[in-house]
Amino acid sequence: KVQLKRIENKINRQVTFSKRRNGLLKKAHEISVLCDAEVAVIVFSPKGKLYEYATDSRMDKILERYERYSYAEKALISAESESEGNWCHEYRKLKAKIETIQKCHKHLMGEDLESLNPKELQQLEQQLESSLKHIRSRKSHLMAESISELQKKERSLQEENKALQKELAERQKAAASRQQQQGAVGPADTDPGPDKLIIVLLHDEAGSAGSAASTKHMLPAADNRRER
Amino acid sequence: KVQLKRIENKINRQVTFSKRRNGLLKKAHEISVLCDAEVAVIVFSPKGKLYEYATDSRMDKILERYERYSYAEKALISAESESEGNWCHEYRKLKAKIETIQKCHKHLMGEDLESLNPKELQQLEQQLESSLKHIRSRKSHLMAESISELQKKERSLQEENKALQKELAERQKAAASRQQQQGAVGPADTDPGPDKLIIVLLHDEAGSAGSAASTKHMLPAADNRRER
DNA sequence: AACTAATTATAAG
DNA sequence: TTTTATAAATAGT
Repeated sequence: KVQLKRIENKINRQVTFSKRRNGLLKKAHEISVLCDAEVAVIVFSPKGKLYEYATDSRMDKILERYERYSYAEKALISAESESEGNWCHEYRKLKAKIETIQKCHKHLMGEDLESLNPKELQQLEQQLESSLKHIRSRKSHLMAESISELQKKERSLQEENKALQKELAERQKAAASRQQQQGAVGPADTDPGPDKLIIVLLHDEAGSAGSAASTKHMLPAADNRRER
Repeated sequence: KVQLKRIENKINRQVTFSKRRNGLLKKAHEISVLCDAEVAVIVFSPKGKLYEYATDSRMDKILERYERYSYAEKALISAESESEGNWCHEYRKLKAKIETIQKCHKHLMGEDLESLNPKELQQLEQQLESSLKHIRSRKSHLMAESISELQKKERSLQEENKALQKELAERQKAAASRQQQQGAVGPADTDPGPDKLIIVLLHDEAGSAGSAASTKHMLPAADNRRER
């Protein structure tokens, strides 16, 4: 008789597997037909190859039935579908919420007003007036901020201008007196003044351009201070 | 030898099922041990009872391996998880949408204005002004409607009043002349006039009360015409 | 893959 | 359920 233990000889094992596998599948088929039973047999060879038998070749059906039957699996499946149900429920709730908000949104946009009764219209009007008040207050605040900033800038630029004019005047005076003393040579290469003057003037130009623009259109200028 | 067809005799079938079932499970176990194979056998008796064998009693493991192996099942599973992913994705999208709308909603309510730049504030203000225009137009329309309806009612009531006053005057005249002719008896029980008059006056009272109220507070009166 | 002997499964009682 | 005669499966060749 056969010992119920792994056949060590590879070849034997392979041959025996082949023979017994056929036997097993055949017997599965026989009991299925003879006794009107649903049978599924799954065999993985040591090398990982799959052999299978299923009554009516409907493995999926039998496995489904098995999983329905199996207790643990059943619980798992029900838990799964339950959480799915919850999820679905959450989804519906979200959709409902969106619809509510969107309707309200429309009203705030002055649309779909036919669905409101006079009292609601009145409340809506008051709400919008209050909103406008807040918005205008915020706008004023931003504009005031913007204006005071620009004024500050203007002042600093004016001071810078004065200083520059003063320095310019001094240099012109100095140059004039030097010209009188030494004739028309020299001052151009040794004097670093003009270089510095040019740089500062470029600064100034950029600054006053911004200022001019914002004086005309207050909001776009302030807008520049934010990204997006 | 056995005929490969359903055993008609119930008892025989049941017995054969029992024997062959044991044989099948035993052989499944044998090939599993001898040949180092993974084997799963699932048998449903004609009565629906489950019998099973699985190498190492790890049916779940083998079925999982089977489903990984099986092409159709694999495709099905991937499709399933894909649709689940889509669902999850849809859910996220909805949530994002809600947040966007809620933010917008806040702005329309005059809240959370710090997050807006001046240009956006300006647009919001214009939007709200436009909304207010629509709302006031709608309100005017409702009020005008309400007024004209009330005026109609007023006219009809005035006409009714006139008619009643006229009738009253006639009856008083008739009563007076009868009193002169017949003395102070009779007219009280035979004349149905006073009853009818009282009923009509009750009607009139209710109508004029509503009219007076709506002249002072237009909206609540109009509101009465809607439910909710 | 085919055969045979030995083993095992099982139908029938 | 157990027995047994027979059929079937299978290990060894």
